[in-house]
Amino acid sequence: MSNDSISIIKTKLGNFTIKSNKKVIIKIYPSKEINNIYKKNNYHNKIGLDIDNLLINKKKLFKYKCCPKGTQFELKVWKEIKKIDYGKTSTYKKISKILNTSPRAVGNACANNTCLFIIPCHRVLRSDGKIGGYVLGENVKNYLLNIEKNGT
DNA sequence: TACAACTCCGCTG
DNA sequence: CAGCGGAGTTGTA
Repeated sequence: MSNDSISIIKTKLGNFTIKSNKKVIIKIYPSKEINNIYKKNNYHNKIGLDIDNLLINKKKLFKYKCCPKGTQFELKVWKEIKKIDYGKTSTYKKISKILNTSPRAVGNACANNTCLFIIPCHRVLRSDGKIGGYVLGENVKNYLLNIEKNGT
C-alpha cells in the first residue's frame, strides 16, 4: 500500500499534476486537466504557490526532496542535472561526456523529466548556444534562466 | 523499428 | 563567415 497523494494544482504556468509520498515529490508535470482542479492537501497547494513565485522570485528555486520514477539511465542524467547550481547552466554535450553517452540520449532523458523545477532541466542548453527545448516551451525556459541570471 | 529538449560536418552564398 | 541540411549517435516505447 502506498502513501502517495495526488493533486492537480492551478498555477500561472498552467495546471500541474503533483504527486508526492509524504514530503517527497514523485512528480510535477503539466496536467491536461482543465476542469477537474482539485487540491488534496496543503503541501501540494504550497508547491503550487512556489511555482507561481518562480516567475517573480529573485532568490532560488524551491528545494524539495524528489524521487522521480524513471529508467536507470534517466536517473543518472537527472542526478547530474541536479548538480547545476542556481544561475548556472550546462549543455547536453557536457552531460553526455560525463556520463559517457550521447547528447541525444541526454535530451531524451530531459524530455522525460517528471520533476519539473526540482530537477532544473531548464538549465541545460544546446552547445551551439541555442536555448533548446522545454516541456513548457522555450519561452518559459528562457524566462526562468533570465530570472536566475539577473536575480542576484 | 521509429523517434527525440543534440551535434558534427560539408555545402552554398 | 553565417545559415542550412543531412548523417551519426544513444536510449526508449
